Amino acid sequence: MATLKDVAQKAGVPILTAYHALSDSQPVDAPQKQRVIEVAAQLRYRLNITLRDVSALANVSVATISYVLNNSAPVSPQTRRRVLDAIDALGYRPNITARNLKTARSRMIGYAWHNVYAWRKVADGYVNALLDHFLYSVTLAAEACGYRLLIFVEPPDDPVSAYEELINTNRVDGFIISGTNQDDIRIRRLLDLRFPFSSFGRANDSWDFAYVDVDGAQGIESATSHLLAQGHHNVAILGWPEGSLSGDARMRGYGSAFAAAGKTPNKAWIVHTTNSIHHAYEETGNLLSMPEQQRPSGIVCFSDTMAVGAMRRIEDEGLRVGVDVAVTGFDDDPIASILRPALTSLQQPIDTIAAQMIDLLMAQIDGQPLPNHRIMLAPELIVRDSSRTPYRG
Amino acid sequence: MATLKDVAQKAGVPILTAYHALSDSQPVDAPQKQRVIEVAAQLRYRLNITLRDVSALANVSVATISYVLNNSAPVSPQTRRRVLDAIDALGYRPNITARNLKTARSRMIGYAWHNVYAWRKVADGYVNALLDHFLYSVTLAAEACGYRLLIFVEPPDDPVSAYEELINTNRVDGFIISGTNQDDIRIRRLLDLRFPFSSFGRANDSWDFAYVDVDGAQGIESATSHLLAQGHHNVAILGWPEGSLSGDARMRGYGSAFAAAGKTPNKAWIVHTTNSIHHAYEETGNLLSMPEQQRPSGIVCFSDTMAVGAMRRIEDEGLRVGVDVAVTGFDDDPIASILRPALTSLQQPIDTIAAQMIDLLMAQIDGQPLPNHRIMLAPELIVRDSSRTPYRG
DNA sequence: CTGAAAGCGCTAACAG
DNA sequence: CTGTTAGCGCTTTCAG
Repeated sequence: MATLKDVAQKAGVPILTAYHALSDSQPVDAPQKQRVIEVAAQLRYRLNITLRDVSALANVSVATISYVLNNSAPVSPQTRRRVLDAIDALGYRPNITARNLKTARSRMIGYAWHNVYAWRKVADGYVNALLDHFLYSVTLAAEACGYRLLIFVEPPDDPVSAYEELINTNRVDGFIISGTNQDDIRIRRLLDLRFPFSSFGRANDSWDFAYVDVDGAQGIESATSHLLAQGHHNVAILGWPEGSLSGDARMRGYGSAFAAAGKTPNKAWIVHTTNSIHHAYEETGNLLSMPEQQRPSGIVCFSDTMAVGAMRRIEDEGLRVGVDVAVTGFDDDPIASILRPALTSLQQPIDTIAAQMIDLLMAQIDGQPLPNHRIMLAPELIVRDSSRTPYRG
Repeated sequence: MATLKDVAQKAGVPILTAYHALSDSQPVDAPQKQRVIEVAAQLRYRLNITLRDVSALANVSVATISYVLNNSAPVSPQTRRRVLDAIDALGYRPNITARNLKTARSRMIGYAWHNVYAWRKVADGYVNALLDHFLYSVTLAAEACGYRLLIFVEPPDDPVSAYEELINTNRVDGFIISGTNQDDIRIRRLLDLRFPFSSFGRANDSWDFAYVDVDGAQGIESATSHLLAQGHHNVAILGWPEGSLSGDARMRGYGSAFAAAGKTPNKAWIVHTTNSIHHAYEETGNLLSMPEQQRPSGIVCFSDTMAVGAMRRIEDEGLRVGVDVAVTGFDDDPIASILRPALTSLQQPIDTIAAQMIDLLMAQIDGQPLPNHRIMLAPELIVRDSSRTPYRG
């Protein structure tokens, strides 16, 4: 394949002129332009600026250009200037694919986008704009490090295969994982393969890997304490089935809030159910049908989804949310501020989570040691009308 | 760099044995394994199966392997079998980066993820899980064609630069665009560069490019007709500011529904405002304060977001949504079915949209002609409680 | 039908 | 400090 220099020489014009003629980026004397275009056609040359063209124009070797570009070797100021000018004049952009092949890096981070159908079906009205925001923050944090995100779908029956495929074909340098569970097979596999990743959420505590998580215990404790401080004596909790890491931690937060207030919760106030509007609705019905002395006037929920179900049931029972029964959620989904009354919720610091996860991932990709790779962040309680009014029962 | 074959020869074992010893994929006689590992260390060999290893094991040239992999040349059944077996035995996966460099393709599609902060601020309570679902569907459709999605962020001040960067560095073969506007500068630029893309939504009608759009006129017409058929005489519409392509089309649908019913709408029922809960709330207040003869008993909205504002105002005025005043939305956001009463809305066929967009994009990338590249799809009216009851005013 | 060989555009020893 | 050069792993003519 001919180079830009070949074309320029054969047409008897400077390299830059040939470039302008071919790229239309600057006006060129008509007959010259004509000649350049003819020569290019003859040599079957298609304009495509590479290192070699820059090196020809700047009269330095390709290595020097690479050094300037990557700061990988000292270059004299004059040479650097000349290189930079040539790059600018030709509008050169390095071919990432070639660089990746050489460096055996892809500068890509894999992230599995959730299956919309799956959660629509499983959770009948599951609400979660969190991942939406999370994706944005992770993308931004990754771009700041020169990485981009590759989105893929995890086949529900075999989530690991997609990860292996991406690794084996050198598509990505690392993964961001979310929606973890106790014995997460994705984490298990990546750990076995010693492939870089960081996760939003913990898993099996005996595994040693990089994660960022939100302190659910602390969050639920603050929500529970908030309701107790508002004068509610009977505060119930709508949680997930026992046995999940995050669920059990959150449930402990409920206990500590009571302990701190010198109280003990009624066993019947502690509900374990599925994370769905429907189940929360049903369980709230049970709570509200308790004898008056024991009936909860406050309900702490593990998610905004559940809080929606609780609120709806409270209203259907002819009670007023925020007046007769206070409710708090978790996640601070945009829906929380849209609901009427607006829902008190625990806001997750998504931007910080994303930034920290990328930090942890970059360190692994660059082979640096990971001192603190188990990061816990505190959620912030955003108080709204669903729990703002002090209770006088 | 030494190859697997070199290691095997020097250790005096078959290639496959060397592979098993190094990969731990199958048990190997201990002393042999030891020897292989030593030789590998000595030659500084790190296990990394390439075409050459497969060719060595199958006793064919690397070209032949490439032929069977890509079906790019006829290969005898026996040879193919041998190649396939070798690939299987060594767990070979082609290095995509090398392939991309050679073929000057990246097998990546760029898609800009929306700026969460932007819409949070601009639209005070903008609701949109549509893009969430859209991303999933596009990812799936792309994967079916062997492509993956690269997500990036558009800098609000200079959205085009990110596109150019991705093109110039050969990161992507095409783009998927959403959230278009009339004279969309992204489309303008991609058109100038003759770079493959397809868009969800139209732009300047004088531009010739591939898009898939939902027929807003037809959608609004069906919603309006639905309310008229339910017995509502006074049906208002909450739309966007005039001058937008999709907005004006939708407004025409409102007119045609009235025309079809042999009626004429009151000018005061036609509202142009910003797509936000807040503004919809305000404007609904104005509508409801009209003299009784003219007061609307039905409100068609351009979005679910606006419908939320309208519903809230109706309730705040002491009226019942779905009984005193019917409301319809657009998009069928998950929130539509969560609201009480549930919101009648126009569902966009996201999966079909995504699949068609990928089809259009693939044709461009493969240089095929694009016969029908202006695709309009009809939204489906999902009737719920916000408009189900016939009106008897 | 199969193989040898020439690169794709870049990086990084190594030599000057 | 700068240049020469050997590949990264793959595809694809072009011969045989």
